[in-house]
Amino acid sequence: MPTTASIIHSAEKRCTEKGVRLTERRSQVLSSLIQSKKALSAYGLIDYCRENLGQQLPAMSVYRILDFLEGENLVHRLHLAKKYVACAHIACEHQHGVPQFLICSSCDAVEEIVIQHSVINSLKDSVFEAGFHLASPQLEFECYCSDCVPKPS
Amino acid sequence: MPTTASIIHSAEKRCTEKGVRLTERRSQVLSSLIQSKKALSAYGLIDYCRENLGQQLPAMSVYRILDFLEGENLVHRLHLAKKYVACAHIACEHQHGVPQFLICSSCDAVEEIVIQHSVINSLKDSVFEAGFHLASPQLEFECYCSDCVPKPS
DNA sequence: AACATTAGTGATATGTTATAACCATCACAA
DNA sequence: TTGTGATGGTTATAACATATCACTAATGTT
Repeated sequence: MPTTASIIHSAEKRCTEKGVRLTERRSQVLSSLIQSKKALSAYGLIDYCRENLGQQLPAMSVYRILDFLEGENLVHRLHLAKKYVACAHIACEHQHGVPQFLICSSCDAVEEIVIQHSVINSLKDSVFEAGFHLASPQLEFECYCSDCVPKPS
Repeated sequence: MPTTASIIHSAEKRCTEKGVRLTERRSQVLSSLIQSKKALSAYGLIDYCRENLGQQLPAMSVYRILDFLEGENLVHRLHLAKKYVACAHIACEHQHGVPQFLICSSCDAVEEIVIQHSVINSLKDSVFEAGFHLASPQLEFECYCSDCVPKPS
């Protein structure tokens, strides 16, 4: 389990190699998302930074920074939950396959799972037959976690 | 291809049988969603009703009515697209299996497809192994439609 | 070093989606 | 007919997100 600092270090390295900058602000935002250990909304992230870094970040900046970090594959944006999570593989050298996200509709818990390639491929085929293409191999599923009882009828 | 009127008639029948009321307002909203022939956001629906029925509906009412219609399975709420579509099977006597929705991230086109049971079941298994349960068998996938070129790198 | 160029950030305003709270009214049953 | 619950109107506000413009910091020339 790498430390936040080491993850940030990896992120910096990756950015430098790509010729983009992981600025102070961006680093703060990414650190916060890593340390929070869970998905945060943009405004939740602002609160987290204020409480833990004493940094009052404008919403605009946070959204811009999240865009940047997402573009660099350092964070994932969960559209369904309207939250953002730090990529779990920043410090890994090798790609670990594409993650899928399970999001509890009740408590917003987020779980990152890997689904068999064959299943994903069948899915892709169905989508392709309809003349569509998956926008991203990163899928999101609305779920209930074990703590939040299955949907009442 | 049934007419809007006949679909509304079916909907009324179904509501009556269940002892709930498809009121004037609810009927207007449902008709609009059927006639628009595509997914609309709540506010888009308000605009549609104003332009086509001369009815200025408060946002609050539309959301309430959409909740009702969704509860009666007369409309589907597309969480990813933040839009609502009329159920394509209101006038059908038999259930046609659970629909999945493909939503173009670029132009918001919505396509309703059926995915093989075996694929869905494999998916469910993966989710179950992670200790989660799919909130709904109705899945939504972010896609690009054939008109909107696949994501530029 | 001086300058231009671009990337990054701040500040302000606004847009979009959704819910809360409260009240008026209508339909229906007792 | 009177009460009760369902329905819908009104207003306010929350939560999430983007547009625009201006200022500043970093970078690369010459």
